[in-house]
Amino acid sequence: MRILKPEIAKEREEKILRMIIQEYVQTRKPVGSELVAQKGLPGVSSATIRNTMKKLEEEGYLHQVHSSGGRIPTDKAYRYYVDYLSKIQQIALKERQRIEQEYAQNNEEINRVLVHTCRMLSAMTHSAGFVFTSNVQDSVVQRLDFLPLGPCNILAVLVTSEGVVKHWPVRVNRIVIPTKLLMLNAYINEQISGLTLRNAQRVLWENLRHGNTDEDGFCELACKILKDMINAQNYSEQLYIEGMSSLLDNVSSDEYNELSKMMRVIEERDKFAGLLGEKMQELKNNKGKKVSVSIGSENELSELKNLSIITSSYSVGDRTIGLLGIVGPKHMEYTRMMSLVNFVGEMLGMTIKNWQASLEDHKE
Amino acid sequence: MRILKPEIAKEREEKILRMIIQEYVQTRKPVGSELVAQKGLPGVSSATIRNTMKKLEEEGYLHQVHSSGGRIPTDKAYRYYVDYLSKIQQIALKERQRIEQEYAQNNEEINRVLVHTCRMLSAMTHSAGFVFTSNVQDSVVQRLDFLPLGPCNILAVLVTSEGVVKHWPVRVNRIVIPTKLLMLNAYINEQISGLTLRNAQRVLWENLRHGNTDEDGFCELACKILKDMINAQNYSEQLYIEGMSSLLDNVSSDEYNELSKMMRVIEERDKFAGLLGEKMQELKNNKGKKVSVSIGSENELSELKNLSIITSSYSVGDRTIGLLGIVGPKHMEYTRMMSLVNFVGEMLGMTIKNWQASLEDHKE
DNA sequence: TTTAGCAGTCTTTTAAACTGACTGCTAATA
DNA sequence: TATTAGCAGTCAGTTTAAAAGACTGCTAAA
Repeated sequence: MRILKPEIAKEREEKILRMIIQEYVQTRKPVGSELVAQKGLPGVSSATIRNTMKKLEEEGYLHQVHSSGGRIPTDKAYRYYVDYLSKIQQIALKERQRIEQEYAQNNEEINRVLVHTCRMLSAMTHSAGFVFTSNVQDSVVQRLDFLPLGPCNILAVLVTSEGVVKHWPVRVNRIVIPTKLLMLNAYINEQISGLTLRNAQRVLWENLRHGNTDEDGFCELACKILKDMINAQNYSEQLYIEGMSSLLDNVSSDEYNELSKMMRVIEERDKFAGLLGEKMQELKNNKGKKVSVSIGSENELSELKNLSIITSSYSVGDRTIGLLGIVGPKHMEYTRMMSLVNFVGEMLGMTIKNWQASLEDHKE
Repeated sequence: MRILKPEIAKEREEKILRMIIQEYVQTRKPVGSELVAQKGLPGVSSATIRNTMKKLEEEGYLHQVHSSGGRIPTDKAYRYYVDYLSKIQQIALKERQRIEQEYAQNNEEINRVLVHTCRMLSAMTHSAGFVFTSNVQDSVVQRLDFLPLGPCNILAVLVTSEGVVKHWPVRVNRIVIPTKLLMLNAYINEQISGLTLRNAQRVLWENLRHGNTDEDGFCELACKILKDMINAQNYSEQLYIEGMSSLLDNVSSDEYNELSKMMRVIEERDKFAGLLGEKMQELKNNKGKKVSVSIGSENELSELKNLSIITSSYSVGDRTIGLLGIVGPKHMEYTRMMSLVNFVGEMLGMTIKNWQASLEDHKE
């Protein structure tokens, strides 16, 4: 259902635009009128196509690299293609099977599953693959323990209900007595299991303020540590990314200069993870939408203006718990990529759900 | 002290070879006889230099890209340079200060220190920077805890005496009772603290065989988990690497084809980590040596034949606990890089030592 | 041994001519 | 009015030839 359909009205124009994009994605060479006439519209003369192509260029959908060359799609054209011209496509059976197989060895650690997900995404799309997990403060606590490392040192270990394990060393300004720490652990897990980390901190603080007496200063200590943990979090630690070297494949030699910048900004993580953080917020707010596409200059990072990002959220039940996707060349097969990323998202969600179930499970 | 000094005997030949290497490293252009005569040997005519250069080429130290071009050093030349021609160089004061400053914020988590070390190495050398930690089974246990995750699920958390934290989820075929697990933790840490993981497993097994009775099956459980942990370890998890995009800088266009392969093999980790594993063994066996250089085809991975690797071991006391270094273009400033990598290795060792001390520390 | 000098080799640069792939326009056509 | 055929014009890419530039190798003399 096309809600809004700007400017391009006529069917033939759309057909021509679609053809040019598909042809360009395959060949990566500017597309000329003759080719379109032959391959896509046998009854129509190339002159007609030329007229249309000129109009499309004036409207900003096509670009001519030089006056006698064919035309290539602009970012606007890709956007139009993704929004209106691409038919929803079933993921190919072979790919589907490969993905399902990849998730079949079920009893892997979730951290490793995330890395494998990146690798698989990368391998299947010849792009870089990534997974972006929610911020720990929004994660539901599966288990939180404080381990004694030294007289004044504690290691906080958090397992989220999504299976991600995080740890922070904490230095406290009192001497830690191991047996008391054990009691603290018991107390905490009783109090906050099932809450998000943020809420856990709130609950403990409430307890502290007008709750029971805080005999050994347990509650206060726990509060402080939780606060530290929340503050220490930063975006880039939520990001897994693999397969960056794929970006080097299929790159024409004039793009090499840009490439170094692109890879650097992704590798440095901070900016890129920030971008994904915002995207996750968007997808959470817009419940209906799952897959998102950012084409070239639509990306807020100017370094990524020659790349496109395809993202899907993944969830357990109705809780969106992360993002995954690919970063690749603008001239990618958008429809295939979108359905693929979407499917992987579903599989990852299911895998995490299974992991949760296996925790409850009593049998071998 | 030159132990062995093959083939090239005369001083002038060495001087010429050294000049050519240094010049080529700076300009990355083939070096001609005239330039050497002018810059390096004002009293000598270019014809003489030519004769010498021809001889050096016949001996395999120089290579002519084409008959009328200047000459470039071969891998053999770099090797000779590193072994005999490069004077040990003090690291520049500025660089030294920068590195010291980087390690000044002392109370960071070790995992993060390792990542920062990679980044710094990369930034200062325009190469990729890496750290390779010892295998956990050879690491001394600082603390090992089993946390209850579910009826049949345990999370094993290991802190090594080098400050590295590792965790494994373990599924056991019995129902886990949290309070018993606590007792197990206490028992284990009492028994194995200060041992390597491998030895810890052995000790527990000995205890099990002809030691005290194993009332609740604690010891057996612990043994099994330790065994799993040791087996699950693989090389690539010991490797931290950052700054791969630096390899794209300063690369001439004809090298781009190779580049993709190089980056892929490093990114995939397994093979590269294997290489480093062997190198660590070498350095451990050869106590006197700390810094190691592998030039181009000396690397066992054919994909890396256009790169050089500079490695230094780092240690606490007399225990070598890891490797760090850089991967960069063959035409690098070997002497500067070697002293820099060496110094960073020393700083990292000190930092870990300080961390250990801070654990013992009672004061704020 | 060393050197000056020159011939020879091969890349790089420059320029000109040519080719091929398109487009834009115009005038005719349906 | 929409379409078309046909042709002139544009410009990147390729080819070719010529010239310049950067070295080397060799030889004969110092």
